[in-house]
Parts: sequence; structure tokens; C-alpha cells
Amino acid sequence: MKPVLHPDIADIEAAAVFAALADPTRLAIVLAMAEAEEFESRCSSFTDFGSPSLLTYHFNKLREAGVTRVRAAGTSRYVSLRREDLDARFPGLLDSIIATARRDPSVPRIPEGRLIAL
Amino acid sequence: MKPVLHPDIADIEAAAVFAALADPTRLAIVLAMAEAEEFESRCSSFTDFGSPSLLTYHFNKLREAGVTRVRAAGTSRYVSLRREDLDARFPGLLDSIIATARRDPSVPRIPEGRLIAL
DNA sequence: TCAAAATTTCAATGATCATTGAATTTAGGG
DNA sequence: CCCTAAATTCAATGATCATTGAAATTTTGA
Repeated sequence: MKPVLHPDIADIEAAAVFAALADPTRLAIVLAMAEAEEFESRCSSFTDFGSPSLLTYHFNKLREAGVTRVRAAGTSRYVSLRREDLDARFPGLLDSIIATARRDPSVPRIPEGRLIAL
Repeated sequence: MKPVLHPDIADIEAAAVFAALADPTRLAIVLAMAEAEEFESRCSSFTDFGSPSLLTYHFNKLREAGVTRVRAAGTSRYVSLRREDLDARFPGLLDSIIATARRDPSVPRIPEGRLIAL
């Protein structure tokens, strides 16, 4: 299993972060993670947003941009927001992004009550 | 002269704003406008960032996303950030974006001393 | 009315994007 | 050891992107 690669904090670029959030599906994923109770979520919790294959694609974009972290455990993968890292690199940005997504009803949402499970 | 169209505040979408900022050249333009003394700048002040034709393209993207406002006067055009509108729609977002661009050295900059003229 | 300046338009280019679906890999549990 | 669940890989698709350069447009000032 090839290791999952993440950019160093210093290599996270503003334009790349915005590009990662430019897609409604990815913005929805980030919002769902921010809204979730748990620190990390299983990737397969996001099936509402697309097929497994498509989710792999979007999770890669988010990870490569430095927005998320992915941890492999057994046959599953767990995603989380890189809160500390992003706050260190661009203070306040992540919170601002989340607040923005919250205010925009056009960002897709997981049906009320459905959980982002661990 | 066909009028310049701007989206209503309510129609500004988060993903569209992020898409507008996803390009290094456009992020540089926004940063330069934020850094400028004046409220608005003549479009031709940004020639450092590309050819006239290319600038038209990028200014259109920014305007269509709701990030900037364009005013035509004579043979010139004047761009400005839609500060109030963006603050109303997504409070804090624009400031956060500007602070983020400032912190990222990879965002292109106009050579020190060169002005964004009116 | 002419000429120059500022900007747009247009077509063409190659690159990257989001999406699909089928085939494959990976790892754990019985 | 096999079965199954979870996820990736891969190729193919059409759409949109950023960029170029040449031609057209618009408007003002001489």
C-alpha cells in the first residue's frame, strides 16, 4: 500500500486551497466534515456526494491542496480537516471558509439526521 | 456599449467566489486592488499580470463571480472590490482572502513602487 | 473627421477538469 | 484460504480553462 502523501505546511498555496474549494461537491465535503461531531470521518460516509470512484478523485484534490489529511486503517480510510496546519499557514481562513459555506444554501448537504460515521 | 453586468448580492455563490480566486493571476489582481491606495483602479494598471486580452478574460471571471465591480468611463474601465456586498453576503470572507494572499509569497506581485494608477 | 488609446471580441490551442463505469487492489473476518 | 467490503486505478468522455494573437470596437481629443 503506497503511503498517502500530504504537502508540508509551508508548501500549501492559497490559490491551490481556493481551487480545492471551487467545486461544489468538495465544498460540501468540507462543510460536512466541519459539521460532523467527530474529528475524522470514514471516506465511505460521503456516498451521498458521489460514487466511490468520484469521491476518491475529490478526496485526492482536497488532500493535495493541503485541506485534508487522510489516514489509512485496514481497508478503510479516514479523512480529517488539517485545522492546526491551515490555521498556522493561513490564520482564520478555514473558519472563514466554513462560515461561508454555511451561509450558502446552494452548497449540497447531507440529509438532516444522516450521520458522518466513523 | 453593452452595459457591464454584475450578479445580485443574493446570487453570489461561495464555490464561484473560490473558483474566481483559484487562479494565481486573479488572486494577484485581487491582492493588488486590496493593497492599492485608491478605491478603484484602471484596468490597464494591471498590465504586469498579462496582455490586455488576457486581463479582459480574468476581469470577467472576477466580475461574474461577484468579487469585483466594473465601471465604464470613456474609453477606460475602472475595477473595484465589492467590499460591502461581499461583507453582507459572506461576512469576513474578503478580509480573510486578502490576509491569505498576503501571507503567500507565491502570489504574483507588482514590483515595489509601481503604482496601481487611477 | 481622424487618429490614437483602451478595451473587447473571436477563433484556435493545449491543458486540466468532473464524471462514468468497469476492472483491480487491499486487507480483514469467518 | 476464500469472501467481502473499501477503496483505487484506468481509460474514456465532454466541458471548461488559461493563453495567444490578430482583428474589431468604442470613445475622446486634436
